[in-house]
Amino acid sequence: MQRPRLYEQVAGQITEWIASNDIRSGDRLPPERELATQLGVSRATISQALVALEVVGAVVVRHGDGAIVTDVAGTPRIVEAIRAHANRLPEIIDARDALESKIAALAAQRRTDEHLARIDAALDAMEADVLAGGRGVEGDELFHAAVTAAAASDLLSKMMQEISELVLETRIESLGQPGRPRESLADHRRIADAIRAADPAAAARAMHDHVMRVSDVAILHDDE
Amino acid sequence: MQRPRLYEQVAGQITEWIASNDIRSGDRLPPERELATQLGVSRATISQALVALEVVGAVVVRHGDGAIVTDVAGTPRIVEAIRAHANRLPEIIDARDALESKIAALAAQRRTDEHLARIDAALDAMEADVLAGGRGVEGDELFHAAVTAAAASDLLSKMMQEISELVLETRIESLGQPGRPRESLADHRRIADAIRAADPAAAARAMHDHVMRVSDVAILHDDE
DNA sequence: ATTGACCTATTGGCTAGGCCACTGAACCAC
DNA sequence: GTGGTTCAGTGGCCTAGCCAATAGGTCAAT
Repeated sequence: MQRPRLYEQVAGQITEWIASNDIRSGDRLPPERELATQLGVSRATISQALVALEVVGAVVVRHGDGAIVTDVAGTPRIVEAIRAHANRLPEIIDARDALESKIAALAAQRRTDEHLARIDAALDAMEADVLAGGRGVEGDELFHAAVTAAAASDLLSKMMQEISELVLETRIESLGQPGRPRESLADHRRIADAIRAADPAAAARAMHDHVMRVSDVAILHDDE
Repeated sequence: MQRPRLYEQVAGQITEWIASNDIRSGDRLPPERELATQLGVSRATISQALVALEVVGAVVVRHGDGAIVTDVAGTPRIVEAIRAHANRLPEIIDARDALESKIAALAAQRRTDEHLARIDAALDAMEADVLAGGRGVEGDELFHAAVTAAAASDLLSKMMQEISELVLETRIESLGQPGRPRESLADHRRIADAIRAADPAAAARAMHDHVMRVSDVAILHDDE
């Protein structure tokens, strides 16, 4: 039924070429004309493929210079590498603190009414769950996702996504402690208030405190 | 400086057209040939724009039939998404600030004498280069690498490595400004002093100030 | 009247070839 | 050295055209 579009194949071939030739970020792709003859397609098709790769963020094409590789799709390796690490929790906390504090600050500067609504919705869901005796894990995730969206930084968002798996583990552990969900809810309220008040410094501080509180439990749990 | 790519404009115009004409999911766009004459561009460019819109999931193009609109809700964001790469400089700054400020703070807590020696060596190299009229790019890189090492966090270190290529661009641009290398050297001294004094807050602040100073130049350079 | 095969206009897919604009580096004049 | 200038390489975009898939009509067979 659906014939594969040529530019898709070409984009795939270029991606493979990047992977198999150990290309690193910043390296240049061969010229369009060369790619065209080498892959047996027209330059227009190469151009389409590059548009697709550009929209995805894999390359950036510069007039008069060439197509530069930006994203080496090597991101999954990081999570694996950390996973292999035995005492990884402190590192996750550090990274989370670095990213989320900044994200909270940016969110305080850039949040729109829609973002605030989404954040409130997450808080409501969390509160309902906690009052019902739950841990509020889902609301927690929604909240952090909403804040990250409000920060409006693809790069930071991407990095958070990278460590999201690892964070999830600590989140579940932390919220398993008695009394934790209620404290956590209060933390989140403080963060939300600072974001609503458009106070970057307060938002960053509140997020930092929150992450650190999680860290206490995590480290306790790490001793065994 | 950054010329807007034609296909981006076209994609934007098509998106606007979709929004303003109350197009719903499933409706068909005008034929490529018509769009081409109407927007005053070639069919090849229309095709590129459609590829971009297809990649972001706004439309699906069917051979012999036409381009069908799939996503009405997300249309306003599409142009943003496509243009995201154009001005990614601010994003790089944000990410760098988030990571390096934390790294500096951790370095202040964890630095050993060896780390301090390595940091000093980088400063010396930078000073020598700057006094000789150079930009001190190498020393700059060595310094940040040394601080990152002192922070002793594999995860943060790997994340910095991911954006290192992007950071390098801004670094070179920034240090190309007159008077920049000297200011930069002073910045680095302040950071090193805070790390030596084992003062995490001061180190983070100094690093933050430094990154922000770079950002000013970068944004200036981004204007046209 | 319904069905099925077959045209045909319309539309996207892709190519070929060409000119223009931008970049970077080598070169030259000062 | 410093600052223009030139030039080769590269992407941006266009024109023109043919091929391939789809939809919708026509028309014969049932």
